[in-house]
Amino acid sequence: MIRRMSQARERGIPDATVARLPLYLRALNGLAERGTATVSSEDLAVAAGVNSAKLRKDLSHLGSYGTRGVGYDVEYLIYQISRELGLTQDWAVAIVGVGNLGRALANYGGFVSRGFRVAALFDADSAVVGEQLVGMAVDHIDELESVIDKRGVSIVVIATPAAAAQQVADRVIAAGITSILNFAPVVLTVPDGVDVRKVDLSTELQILAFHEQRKADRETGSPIMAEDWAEAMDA
Amino acid sequence: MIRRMSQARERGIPDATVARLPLYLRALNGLAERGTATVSSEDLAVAAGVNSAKLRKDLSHLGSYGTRGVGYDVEYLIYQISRELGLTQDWAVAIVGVGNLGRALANYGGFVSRGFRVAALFDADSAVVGEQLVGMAVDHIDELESVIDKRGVSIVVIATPAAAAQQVADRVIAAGITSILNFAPVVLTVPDGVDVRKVDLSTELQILAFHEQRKADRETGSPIMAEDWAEAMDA
DNA sequence: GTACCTTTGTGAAGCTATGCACAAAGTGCG
DNA sequence: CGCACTTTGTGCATAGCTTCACAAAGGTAC
Repeated sequence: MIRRMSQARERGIPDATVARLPLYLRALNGLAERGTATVSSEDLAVAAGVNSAKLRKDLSHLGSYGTRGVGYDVEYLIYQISRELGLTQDWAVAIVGVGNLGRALANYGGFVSRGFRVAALFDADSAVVGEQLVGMAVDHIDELESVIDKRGVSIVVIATPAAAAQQVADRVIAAGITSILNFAPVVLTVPDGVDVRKVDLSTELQILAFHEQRKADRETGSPIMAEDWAEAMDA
Repeated sequence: MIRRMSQARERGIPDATVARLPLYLRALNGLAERGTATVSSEDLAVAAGVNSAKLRKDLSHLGSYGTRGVGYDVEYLIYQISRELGLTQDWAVAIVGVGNLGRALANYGGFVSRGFRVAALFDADSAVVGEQLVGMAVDHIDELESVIDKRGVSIVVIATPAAAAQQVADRVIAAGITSILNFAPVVLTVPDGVDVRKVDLSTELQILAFHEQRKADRETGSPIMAEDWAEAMDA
């Protein structure tokens, strides 16, 4: 109990590294499909779009799986990263909210591909309940707790309107869920020990807009603005 | 040209701060809707789920918009953050790929809300081209360059299958686009000066799975595994 | 077996981000 | 007007992340 971080770390893999492992995994899968047997950190780094020293340091946190002078065995590294990420087991995922986004997620191919399986779909709208989607009937939200329990769901994706998200989160947490992927544009309040990851379309657009604006300002060689004057005076 | 970072910084706002501004903006909009006129950094930090010192430092990068002893004027701060993010102007967004995900994005309410407007939809499938969606006809991908130019599109969202994404990126970049939001599960290769942000559903799930696995390991008090033995021996 | 080549794994340095703690600045009451 | 109280803005210490640079380790050729 000496070190308490934002995220649990049993053997001390940094969060920044964990966040990049899926990226490496994807690059490796691409190489494997093309029949590449071994890859150097340099080549893999290029494929993943990162610095090669960073890649090596990241991999070194998992163990020493490379061969000096040769590189990494693609299949073996895929296995090791998959195991570290917990993808060698099957994760049952429930999607709450079968609107446009929920449907897109349910149909999303890469979703099902590795380790993840859509095990339940929920909606509050009785017009949607019972509908068949990816070979599965949509359940009513009232069944949330019992179905989660019955089908061994351990990860919940919230794709509801913003107003419903916190309520859904409270219920699934009460049902024992500790991992939530939230697409609703709200900050979820959850107890310690529950992991929430947020995917937010408008946030990403806003960040792009910021940089786009900067680029536009530079191109047009726009004159110094009021605040900049003030700053220049201070300096 | 002294300092070249991954992202452009004209007046030096850290990327980490920029990434949080949309979060603050959302929290502030919530407060404004509830009629709150002023808010302290402490209260706003709670609403946004961050540390209050971090919030104050972030805001201090934009300027000195608070009043000591009082807090921040909600409307004024909304305006200042919006201006900094470039949301006081109108951004024309094109969505390429009108599958499940593309439709979800086009219909997504928060998308249109502040500063962003879906100005064009493209697809390669002639069965989809011509279809009406959010009051707009889907154009054929062949029209990409001309429509982007004609409608003043400055941000492109790629919601195509993975195989088509790089090709779409190349074309929109050639057409002058420098801001891309990529939903396809591939690493896009782009020239300097082009910003790409990536939203990846399976990456997020994999990160959740990692933490979920850690939690499960701890709960079951699972014994030390093979690699750990090896590590213990070395130590 | 030795010499040379390639590539990993990591110590160390530098850079960025976080959070504490407090001086400075404003409000409001008596 | 002065005093007590609140809250911002920021200097500073710490923690975390990235990148360089190189020794160590393995492969290959002869």
